[in-house]
Parts: sequence; structure tokens; C-alpha cells
Amino acid sequence: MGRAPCCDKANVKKGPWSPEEDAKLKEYIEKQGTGGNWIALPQKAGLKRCGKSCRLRWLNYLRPNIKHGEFSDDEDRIICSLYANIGSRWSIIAAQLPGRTDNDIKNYWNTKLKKKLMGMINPIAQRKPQQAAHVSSLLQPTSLPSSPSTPLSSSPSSFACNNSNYYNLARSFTEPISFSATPLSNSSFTTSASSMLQPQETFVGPMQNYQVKDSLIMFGGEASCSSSDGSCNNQMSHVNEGYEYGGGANNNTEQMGLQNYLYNGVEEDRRLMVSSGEAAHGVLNGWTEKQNGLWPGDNSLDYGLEEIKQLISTDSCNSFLFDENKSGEKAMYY
DNA sequence: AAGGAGTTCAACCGCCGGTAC
DNA sequence: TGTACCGGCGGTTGAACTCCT
Repeated sequence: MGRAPCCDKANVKKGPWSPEEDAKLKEYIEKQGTGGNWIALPQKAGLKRCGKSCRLRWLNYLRPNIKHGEFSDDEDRIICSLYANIGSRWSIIAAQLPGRTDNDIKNYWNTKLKKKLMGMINPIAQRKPQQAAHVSSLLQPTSLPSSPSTPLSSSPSSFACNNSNYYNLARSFTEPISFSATPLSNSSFTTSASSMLQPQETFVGPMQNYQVKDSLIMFGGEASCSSSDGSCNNQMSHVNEGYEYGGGANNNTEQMGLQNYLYNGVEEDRRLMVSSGEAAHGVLNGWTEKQNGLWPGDNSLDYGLEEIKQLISTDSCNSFLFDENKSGEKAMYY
């Protein structure tokens, strides 16, 4: 038996919302709340709309503190980093960007940021290595601290993309990203998200709630709302209640839930992002394969999501390799 | 000025997981 | 335990807008 439709499709209005409808919905929710039942809401509010449509309109457009307009470089960085870590989990990404909705971020990624990223990567990738080194160096603000010096393998075939990959991606933009972090083990990898963080570095900015402590990644402090429901009770918000998610064993099932999410849900990312060992080969392989397609003759921007994720990580590795302070390591790669 | 191509973004669709019964 | 309902999510669509020729 099929699922009953959430509303009477024949009697609901579709398409763009009129100002009158917006006003009705806003007024009703501000006075009555959603009542925990979106399906019943339109009838109560006097709207000929599907409950889902009302919910979407409220969350993506009408609710207070929605931020519209240009995304900042910080926001770009956060989106890129999180995308590379967890993929298209837009609601989770949105939870880290107060005022932004998952729909906004998704649209922004698909229409602008992906191209922006490709625009940064392709000019590099399509050049010969010597040229690429120059272009890449232009993308690196020299005022930022240099990457931690996790040793690279002496063999090109076992080149290691270390934990600096996100850091270097971030450095491709113009402003510092914001973490406070304490040292991670050189050899261990805790969660994929932790690969964003660098030992003994402290930054300031919009992600104060995001910390690494004793190799555990922690989320704390004031909640940031995503579009999930406007009330911050999404997956990430659980951590605002004091949970910690990390590499160690624990008995908290909810904690384990997200930990598993971070571990299993991004298994593939982890293969790409971890600091050493086999996973690094994945990065190298990914880059090598892409390299074959990107140098002269390939001007395609038509990447799949996994490819883009690889590009994000490999570009970061690439940036690391091209770091002007690490010319010797450049030579190792080529 | 016109119209075709490309871009943006609000909104829809359908699936999934949680939960009440 | 099974079923139905609902909220939430990510992918996709298409109208409106902008750019280009």
C-alpha cells in the first residue's frame, strides 16, 4: 500500500508565495507557533498550501535572522571544508553558518562556489607544474602560519597528504579560519573532521564552538540554527548539550551515533583525508588520475561530487606541495 | 532591440528515519 | 511487531532574471 499524500494535492496552491500568503504564515507562526504539526498548520492559518510547503517557506525565507546575500570568504571556507569532510550534508553545514539555510548553501555551492573552486583549481591543474607552482603560491597568504611539518614520504609513489590539507584549502582564501586546537597525535586519526585542525594553532572567528581537545573534536557553546527546523534541534545541536565526539571508545549511544556518522558516513572522505598510510595513496591516485585529465586538452568543469571532494583535498595537498617554503618537497612530488 | 544561452534560486518531489499507536 | 504519519533532508526542476551576440 502506498503512502498517503501529506495533503490534498488537488486543493493546494503551488508555486511562488505571494506577500499575502507570507504575511499570513508569518503572523500565524509568530502568534501560535507551529504547534509541532506542519500538516495541520496551513488549514489553521487559512492557507491553501501543503504543510511541507509552509514549513519550507518559513525555514528558508520567513523565519527571523535569515541571512540573505553574498557569502563571506569565511563562509566559503567553512562550506568547502565541511563539504570535503562530510559531503552534501547541507543541513549540517548550515548548522555551522548561522542565518544560512541548507537550501541557500546548496544553491550557492551548486551555482557559484563549486565553479569558484574549479576556477582556482583548473588554472593550476591545466598548467605545467612550474607554472602551477607560481599560481598556487599566489593563492597562499604569506602572513599565515606555515603548515605543520608532517614529513612527506621520500618516495613520490607514497606521497602523503597530511592533515594540513584543509588548512591549505583555507589558505587559498583571503582570511584566516577560526579554530582553537590542541595537538593531535602525529600518527593517529580521530575523526575526519579533525583533519581540518592543526596542532598548536589558535584562530579566532565564527566557529568558536568548534574545538579539538586532546584529539577529540568537540562542539560547544551557543547553538547555531540550521534550517532543519529553526529550533536548533538538529544532529549537531546535540553536541551543544555537552556531548563530545571523538576517536575513543565510549558508552554514550547518542555520542556513538554521531561518532559512527562521522566515521562511517564519511568513510570515503576519511580515506581521502587521513594523514598517512594507505589513505594517502588514495589522494595521490585521485590526483594522478585527475591530473591526466586536466592538463592540456581537458577544460571540463563537469566534475562529479566525489571528484570535487577529491579535488578539494588534492588541491590542498597540491597547495601544500607548492608552498614556497617547501620547495624541496615540491621536487619530491614531481 | 530581439532572442537565445546561461545563471540563479525558490519551490517541489520523493525518500528515509523516528515515533506514536 | 507492524503500520501510518510526520518531519527532515538532498536532489531536481523551472520560472525569472541576466548576459551575450
